Amino acid sequence: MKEHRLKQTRQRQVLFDVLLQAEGHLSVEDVVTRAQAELPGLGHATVYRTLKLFVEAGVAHERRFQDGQTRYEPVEAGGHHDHLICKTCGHIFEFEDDEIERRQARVAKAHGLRVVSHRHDIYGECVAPDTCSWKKQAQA
Amino acid sequence: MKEHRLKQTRQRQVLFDVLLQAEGHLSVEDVVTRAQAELPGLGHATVYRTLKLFVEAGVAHERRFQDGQTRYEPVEAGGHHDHLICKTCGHIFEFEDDEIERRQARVAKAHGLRVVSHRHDIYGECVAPDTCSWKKQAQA
DNA sequence: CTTATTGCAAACGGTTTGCAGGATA
DNA sequence: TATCCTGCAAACCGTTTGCAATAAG
Repeated sequence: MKEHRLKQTRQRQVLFDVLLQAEGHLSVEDVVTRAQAELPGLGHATVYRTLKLFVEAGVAHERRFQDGQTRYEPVEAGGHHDHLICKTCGHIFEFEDDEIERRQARVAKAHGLRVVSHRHDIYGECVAPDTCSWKKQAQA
Repeated sequence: MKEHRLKQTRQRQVLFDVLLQAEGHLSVEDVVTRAQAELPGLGHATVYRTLKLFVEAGVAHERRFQDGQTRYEPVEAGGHHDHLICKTCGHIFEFEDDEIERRQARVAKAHGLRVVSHRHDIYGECVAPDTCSWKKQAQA
């Protein structure tokens, strides 16, 4: 995993564990908080630097939703997916739709481009308020 | 147009004109620069505040792509569209695809949500470098 | 021992806010 | 005149960077 010429350090181990154990979509502050529980004194700079390393190394993805914070999630199995964010409770669902992917490629082609990446976030509201107990669950 | 209890001022007129005259997708700095050509001394704060007012008033949309800058575009006719950004030259195309819209609604429904809004940005590269003279044109 | 990594604090860039002066209705 | 708006500068917030101390190989 660290054939990328990186030294193995305690902070990197902890940060990697935090990233994997969470269900993904952690903000940097989330990561700092959780990692400091295990390793007090860990600095923000280290977290920012390490998270970027993880992205370069291909083990994490960087996501930016509408709240001005950068979030990270482990790459893991399952591969690509997009996001469906509930504005009522804040829960983030993941989805995948091959037809949408295909149509994206078509749109790009029509403009003389080849798709490099994309971001597709759907924002919604819970139809039934009961369905929306995610927030509490997510925190727990 | 200003039945929103707003006073009509020179700076607001200028800012509105700048927004309309451009092909959209202007960063705040773009707006400041263009507006100051017409009204030197215009402050950044005013631009930020006014642009937000425009959004509230429903005459402008706020867009955030991957470069950490907020961009604005006039609402105008034509309605909703998504974006296709060329990483080679920076040009921003607009597109619309009903099938994609339909599928989004379906995805949301499957999770018990109703779509409120969405963001769909495709990033691509020019297939033919020649096609990619947009940058120069856009600046001119 | 050499090189990479860490933590701190200062720097940063975009955006927001407090406030006194100025323009609008 | 009463109120809203503006410009300035300082505050903010998330993120980045310089640097000396520290740990990994």
